Amino acid sequence: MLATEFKEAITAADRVLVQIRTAIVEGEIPAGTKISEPELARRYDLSRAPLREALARLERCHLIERTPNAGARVVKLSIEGLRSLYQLREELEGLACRLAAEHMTEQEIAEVRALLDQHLSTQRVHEGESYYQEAGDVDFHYRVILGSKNPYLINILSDELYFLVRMYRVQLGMNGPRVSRAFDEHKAIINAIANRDGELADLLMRRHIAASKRNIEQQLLQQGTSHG
Amino acid sequence: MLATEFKEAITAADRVLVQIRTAIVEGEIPAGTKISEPELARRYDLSRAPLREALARLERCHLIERTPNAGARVVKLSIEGLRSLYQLREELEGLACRLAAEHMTEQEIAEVRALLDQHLSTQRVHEGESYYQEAGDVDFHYRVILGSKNPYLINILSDELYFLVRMYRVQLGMNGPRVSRAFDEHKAIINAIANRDGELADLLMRRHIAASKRNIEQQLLQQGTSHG
DNA sequence: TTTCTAATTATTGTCGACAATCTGATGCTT
DNA sequence: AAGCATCAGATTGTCGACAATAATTAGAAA
Repeated sequence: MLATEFKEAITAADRVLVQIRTAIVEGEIPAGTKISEPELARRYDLSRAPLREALARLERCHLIERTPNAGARVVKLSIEGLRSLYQLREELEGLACRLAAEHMTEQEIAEVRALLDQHLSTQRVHEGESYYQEAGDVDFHYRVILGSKNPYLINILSDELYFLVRMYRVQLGMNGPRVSRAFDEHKAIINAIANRDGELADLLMRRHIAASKRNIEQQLLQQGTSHG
Repeated sequence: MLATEFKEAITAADRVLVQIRTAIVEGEIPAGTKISEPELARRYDLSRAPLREALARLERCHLIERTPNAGARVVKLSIEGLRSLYQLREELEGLACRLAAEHMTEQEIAEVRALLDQHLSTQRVHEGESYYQEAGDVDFHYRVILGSKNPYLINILSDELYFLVRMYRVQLGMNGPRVSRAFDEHKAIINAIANRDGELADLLMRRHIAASKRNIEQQLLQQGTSHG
């Protein structure tokens, strides 16, 4: 389901899912938009059957909300939604850290460290460009989540919750000093995992996520007050 | 999605979803069975379109596993699966308790207490009958989950994870002294919530779930050794 | 006999059309 | 004029058939 995941047989529903999902996450289809099945079918040049399959999966990631016989709408971003989402994310990624400290192999840890160094150099080159930070952060968290080795946890975080997380981050932006700080926080977390100190990794991850939440929350508040 | 939930428009896909889901949870369709779309369509007397909608939702609750172009199988119960599932359940229901202690109204708490008393008397009448215990337990946990007031948490627990939990419980059984002890544990949890002691409610819930896990684990081990 | 190949069969994925339901506008009643 | 009922339009839900892919079996070669 994720970009890095290998899929044996790619079906039309899979393709259109990725396209629509990206369009929603990146705001190309704005939040709150009414989804019209015939319109999307024309737009992506396929029948309604695979489209509906894709919509079902989008509902699963909370990117759209469907009501029977009435249609679907793209989810709206809100402060309450952000808080509920990040409340859960703190808890689940905290758990992922404790499990990762227990289950990750030395090689997996080394790979994450190499990844961080690579991201750091990439970040230096593309100073201030948020896309790389976004992709790098997602990748780091994804590795730790996989390291938990708990299939249900992996599924919930990376297949269900993370696209919504990305939607908040992409549309409300990583900005300011957080971009550079995140690297240090990532380093500290992987160090704790390498030391098999699950408690510490848990704590650091919760703080890392809480800081990210405050950042987005502030953006939402500013946007809300300036418009309303 | 749950039985107690009110749904404005009931569609054919909804109906067949409930039917198949119940059949899987209760073991009428055995674990590991290959799902044949044409066969199920004949059996439940509808076309494949709403059936596939139902299958997509069953995949979401981890009751079936699909591989593209190859079909779907009913999930197999295993010790590793049970541990992964309950690991997550402990964490999420622990969180639900902390949030419930914060957000549940006095009236909601009173309703849960009334529910427990009602279940106790029902239990006395139907001594040893596991169905009522099953339903009562699910109902109690469901109330606490709702009390968290976190829509994502509610969705994950009650719409995605709980049918699989019920599948383990129904097929591997609540038995022995746990049936009567569970009531006391429920009482203690709701008392902690009533006292707004989220930490304690969290701890008690984790123990309650861990005890339930040990119970099922033992059944799985016995079954595994006797058959293999 | 075993193994690889190839055709057959069955299953899943996709399509276009029809039926049921909801939304919005129009006209009537009070 | 306000509110409600009714009707037209559009949208979702469902159906049966076709196309594409995978599983299976038969057959030939080693």
